[in-house]
Amino acid sequence: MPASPDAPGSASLGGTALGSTPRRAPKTENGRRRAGRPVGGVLDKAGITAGALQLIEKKGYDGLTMAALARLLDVAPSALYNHVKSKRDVLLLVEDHLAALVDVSAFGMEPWEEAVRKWARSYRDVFSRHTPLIPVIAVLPVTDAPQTLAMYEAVSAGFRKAGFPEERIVSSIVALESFIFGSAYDVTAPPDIFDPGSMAEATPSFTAAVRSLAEQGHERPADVAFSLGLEALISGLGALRG
Amino acid sequence: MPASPDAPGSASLGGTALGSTPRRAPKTENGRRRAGRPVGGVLDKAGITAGALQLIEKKGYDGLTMAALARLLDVAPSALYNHVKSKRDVLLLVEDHLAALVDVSAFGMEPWEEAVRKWARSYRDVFSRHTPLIPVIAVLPVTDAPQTLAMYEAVSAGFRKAGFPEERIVSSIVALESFIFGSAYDVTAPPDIFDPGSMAEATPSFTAAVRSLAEQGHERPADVAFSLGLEALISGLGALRG
DNA sequence: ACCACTAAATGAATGCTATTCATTTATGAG
DNA sequence: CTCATAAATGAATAGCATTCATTTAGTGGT
Repeated sequence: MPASPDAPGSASLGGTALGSTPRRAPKTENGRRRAGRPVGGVLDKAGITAGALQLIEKKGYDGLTMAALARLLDVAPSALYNHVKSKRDVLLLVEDHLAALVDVSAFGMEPWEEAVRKWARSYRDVFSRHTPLIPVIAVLPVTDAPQTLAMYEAVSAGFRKAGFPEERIVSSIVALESFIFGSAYDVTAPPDIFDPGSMAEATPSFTAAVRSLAEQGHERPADVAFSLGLEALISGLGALRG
Repeated sequence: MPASPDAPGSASLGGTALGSTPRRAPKTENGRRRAGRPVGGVLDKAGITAGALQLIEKKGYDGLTMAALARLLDVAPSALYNHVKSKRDVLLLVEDHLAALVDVSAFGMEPWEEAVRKWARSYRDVFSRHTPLIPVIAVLPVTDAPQTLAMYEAVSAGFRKAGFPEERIVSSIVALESFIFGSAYDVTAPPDIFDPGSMAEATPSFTAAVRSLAEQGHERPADVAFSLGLEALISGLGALRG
């Protein structure tokens, strides 16, 4: 049994179970909660996850503190540590919840190219609103994240069915994932990120290139780069199929 | 003149000028330093950058605190704020220093494909040892980072010379960069990151794919994915050239 | 029906963190 | 000679994750 946030078979994060509202704390007659609580307390992992997500939506990742989370759940901060080992565990719970939102349904229904397109876009869109999780995912053993593992299973099955040689499946997925994570950051970048400012004369080639892209007047420049890279990866990796 | 860490033409981070050791604080007769100091004090941006890098090497990014940095530089923590607006500024100085270490020399000397290969590898290698900077770079306006801007200039000049249409240069670079940043994280991941653990039976396809890759016995699996993705991007993006 | 056990809560305390501010002082400019 | 200022100090602040001794309320066993 893994030490970390979730026992493998547990239903703590069942599918898209965000809908399960966190159980509210039963109050005593005077309205104040009493210390000491029996088996089956107010908190559980699903409630903590839902609370964290709610906090992130309203206040962003800066607003996600153990104290704020405890207050939202109407509980003392220390109570959280009966259910998670650390704040990192909370982030892990959130990450695994989000993984279930990534759309892998096209694998098996549509041609490989189109399935990858839909999966990659969905993956990027979900995590572009949660970039602070990316450093966490990157070194997260999948054992601790059942929904994430489920996503990998669906994707790798799609790759196999498309004719990828067994030993290249994981590497191909990792390559795509790396591109997706990097691209998720781009979405959050300020629009003028490439403005050379006062160094424009010193960097004529780059300045011209930036200007030329700007003149195209794309709504979201990050989307252009994403499409470009994604199509390149799809056709390049697709060539590996037997 | 930009408000942020570096005036454009300043020599505070001249090229690979890490070698310039931070000036030590002159001590008074009794060995204690006195409060109050005139124009041209102990600290400057180059010294802060060098100190931060030294700290990162020895203690990692967790060890990089304003207090530790001040102690290393033999100065009170508050003194740093005369030269830097925030800790983020320190990270920015470090980032820009590292950008100068990325090898762009192949652009103009070698064919485009090979130049991109060398640049991308170098870029990934440098930042795989500094992944905590990646979230910083991602939203960093280049105006504040002259060395980073210099790198972009060299790369975009290489792309133009290779025949890329003006308006696709930036997007192509961004796509490659996204992949590079994501891949930098992979390098730091634990070797058993994809071990499905107790969920192995539930994820047969992924488990088989992971096992098959493991049997190949590659030293660093992250390198395989990086090469795969990089070659795909090079051939895919290369097709854009006119 | 009792009793012991234990999961799950409390709240106070700890040690870090970045950052701010009033104060001091050495220096170079006029 | 004076004086404005850059650049230092150190004390104070607010917020952070985390730990710990303590309390309590149910549950299973006898």
